[in-house]
Amino acid sequence: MLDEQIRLAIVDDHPVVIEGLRAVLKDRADISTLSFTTGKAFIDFIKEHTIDLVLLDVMLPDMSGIDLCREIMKIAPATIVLGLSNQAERSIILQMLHNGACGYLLKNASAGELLHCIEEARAGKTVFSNEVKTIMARPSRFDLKAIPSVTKREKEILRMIADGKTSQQVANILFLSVFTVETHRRNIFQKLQVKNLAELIKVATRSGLL
Amino acid sequence: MLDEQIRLAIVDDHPVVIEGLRAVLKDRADISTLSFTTGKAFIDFIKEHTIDLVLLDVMLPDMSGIDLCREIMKIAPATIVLGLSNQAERSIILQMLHNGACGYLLKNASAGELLHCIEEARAGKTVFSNEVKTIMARPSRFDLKAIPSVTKREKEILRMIADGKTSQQVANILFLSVFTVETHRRNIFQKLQVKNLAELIKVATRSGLL
DNA sequence: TATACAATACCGGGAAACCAGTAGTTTTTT
DNA sequence: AAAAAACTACTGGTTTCCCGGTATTGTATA
Repeated sequence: MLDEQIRLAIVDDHPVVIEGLRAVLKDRADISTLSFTTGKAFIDFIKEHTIDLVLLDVMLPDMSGIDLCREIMKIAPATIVLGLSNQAERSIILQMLHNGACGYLLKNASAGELLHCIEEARAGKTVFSNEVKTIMARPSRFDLKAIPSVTKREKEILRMIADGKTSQQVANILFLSVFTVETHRRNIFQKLQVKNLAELIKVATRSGLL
Repeated sequence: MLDEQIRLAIVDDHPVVIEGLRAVLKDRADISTLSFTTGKAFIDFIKEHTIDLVLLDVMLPDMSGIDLCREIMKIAPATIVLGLSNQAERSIILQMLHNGACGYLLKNASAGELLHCIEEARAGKTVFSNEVKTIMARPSRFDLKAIPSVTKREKEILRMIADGKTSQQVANILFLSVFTVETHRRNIFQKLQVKNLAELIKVATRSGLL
């Protein structure tokens, strides 16, 4: 049942990674590969075409892999998304999974691992490269947290807050009313379920929002 | 000139490390080795005796290697201190150096490296084990910061502040007046030269105070 | 086009933070 | 025993945070 052509996409802004992955996959006649260097480009593409499986870098130039993952699930929920990254940050991996990813691979995974994971993911399983498995094996206190879906503007303001700027200062910088900034601020606090700045910074830091 | 006996001390709470270092040094008739598992024990010792060179773990059970280093320099400024650690955190290395250390070694350094570093340090040089050198080679923005010499009580309160506790809450926990806590708070802010919580948390984090 | 969400803006009020001092007590060091 | 440093406590005042609402406008998407 899995013997048909697999349309695979790589979304990564590092040419080296793209070339490396293509090299690993080049002998597989049953896999056709496309690559994209920005999230935007990929989103535009999947609005018109179908992709079966995508290897998604978590750090793209224009958006986070987590946001992109959520976008992909909106547009094409059948797409199998595998996160791809250099470092295995537990909270990031979980966020990817919570946002629809079916697995997570480290870029240093071997060719064998990679191909194996693609097969398994195609078969509907959740897959991890070996190193990731060990990290996922030992759970930590900080997890299972809800998806903090903050908007673009909120993120912008969040960063300034984390920088120690007051609402007044943020308002001046962004040419907004203090009221507006404080409204955003309140929404951010609510979304991240924190009660003060200290918590905010810690949560935002480990959520990769900063 | 360097042919006299070297009185070397190891301060580390891991027996394995102590034994390993002793094994490396055992063939050197010109080096006599003592070991200590707590900062306190070592401080008490150097008040009465002379040590030429000390290999100092940065994580001791009773105090940080950085604080200990500063103590040593107060009591016996001629002592050559080499930091010893598993991980090479740039900010930590710099703090050790700013507090009087003459070098920094990773615990996975080879026997040859270790001996070489001891020789060089004896000769008045600043030494690093190979891995550390590469880390020090690429400077980062966040450095050269003054020594944040916060007291024990301040650290305790700092941690609670960073935990998001209000002055009132801290006061209740420590059975202090709110005024006292706020005084400490102000002193901490002044010492670390920060103007708000956000900065405080960032500075404290990268200074290893949290 | 209807509905949803984002972004904007406003009000009032209480709690907490932040600033600039002063000063007594205890502990540590010299 | 004296000096220094750390810890403690208070006064009084300004600013910012944080909470609870409400409401208009724009924009995307179903």
